[in-house]
Amino acid sequence: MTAQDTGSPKARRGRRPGASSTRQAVLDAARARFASDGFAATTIRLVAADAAVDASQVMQFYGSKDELFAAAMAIPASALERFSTAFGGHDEHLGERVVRAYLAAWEGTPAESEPLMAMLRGAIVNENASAQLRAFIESRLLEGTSGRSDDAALRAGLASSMLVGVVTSRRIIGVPTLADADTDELVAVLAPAIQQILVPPATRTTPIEPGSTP
Amino acid sequence: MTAQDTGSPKARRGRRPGASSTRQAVLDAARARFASDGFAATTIRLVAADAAVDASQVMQFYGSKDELFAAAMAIPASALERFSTAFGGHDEHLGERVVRAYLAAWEGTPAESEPLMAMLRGAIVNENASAQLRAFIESRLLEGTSGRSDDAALRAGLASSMLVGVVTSRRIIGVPTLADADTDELVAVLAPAIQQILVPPATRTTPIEPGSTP
DNA sequence: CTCATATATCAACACCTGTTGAGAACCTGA
DNA sequence: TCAGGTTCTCAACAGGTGTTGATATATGAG
Repeated sequence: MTAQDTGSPKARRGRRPGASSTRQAVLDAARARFASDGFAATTIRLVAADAAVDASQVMQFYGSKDELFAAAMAIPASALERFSTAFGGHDEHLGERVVRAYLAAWEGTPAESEPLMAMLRGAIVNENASAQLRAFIESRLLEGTSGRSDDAALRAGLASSMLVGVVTSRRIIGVPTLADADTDELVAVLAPAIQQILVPPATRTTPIEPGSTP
Repeated sequence: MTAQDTGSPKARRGRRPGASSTRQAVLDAARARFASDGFAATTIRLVAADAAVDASQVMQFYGSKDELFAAAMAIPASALERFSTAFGGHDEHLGERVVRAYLAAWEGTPAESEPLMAMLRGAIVNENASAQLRAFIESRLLEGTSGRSDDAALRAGLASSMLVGVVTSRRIIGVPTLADADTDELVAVLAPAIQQILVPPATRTTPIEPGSTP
């Protein structure tokens, strides 16, 4: 069973009968491979075999491995909505909403989580993925926190990178302690910390309530 | 200037005169390459060229690329001491000490930071590095927190993975907001959050001090 | 001095990679 | 029916990879 084996021992040469759904099949196979094996370990020949197609077909559709990867990393709108709604208000449940949004995005349906997973796994070895993750960490939380204190951007970036770190440890590195915990346990511990980072308790911009510290 | 160029156009064939320091030179070159380029992008031929040595020499010394990588990932005792001392007590500065320990370990002298950097960069693509990072996140903080509440392991793992996430964003992904901030800024924001994760404020085990909150 | 051993280079191996060009089979519209 | 474009397979290329065996030179022990 080598990688080149595309199923039937003698696939006919020309176009297959019926409407073509191969383009989507290739993209699906690529998303799954990139998400689970990373950019470097995913070869065009493997993706082609998964989609039961010749490798040169993948090239004809997507031009190059990088472009295929870019297509596989495209984050669906539904996943982005999760974040937009989570960062709506600045009440005392901001932390919990944000934590739940991150965990849900990486643990939801494959169609949503795989592009994020691919982005995370590819970020270290692929310049494209690195830029995308950079933008994700920088801007995702900022929509909601615009116009607050001057270090709002730093706080948003820190909270985001911390949660990405948690997700990476849990789903990619596979740290047992984190991987075995269920979502509610994680939220219980993480939410207050993230809340404190995003909405720091009374420092100087807001008036200090009397009698807090002697 | 190809990669194979080892400096002199016609290197003599046998052993070089004088005492041999090549073994260490190869290890140093490997550490630097693995730390800056990652496991996959680092080739034995590149390391050999950096050390001005033939590629087969690297194999003769370290057996395989994986074993060379393992040697490059060996974390020096001085770096480990940083963590051991940081997690000493459970006072109200635990968070700050831990945060500073993490940031310092990844920003100190190359001899200390490169193995950690190599571990981080390799963790996604190399099984060996993945296991090492797993162990690092799991056990590093536990030495100090043993015998506390039952979710101490979870809290320690979460704090560790969060800080690894911050370091990754700052030094590997290169998120501008985090990369441009200096250490004290980061500590100011992170320390209270990490403190809260490691030593949760007054739940039930420790008695609440009177008059803290009205 | 002599000889085992560690150090060093060279050439080549078998394999895998992304990518390309040619051509076959099918679909669509005129 | 018959072009024209799309989809699909085959075969091969050029380059890079980790790794190996043969061979040459220096060191160090006896």
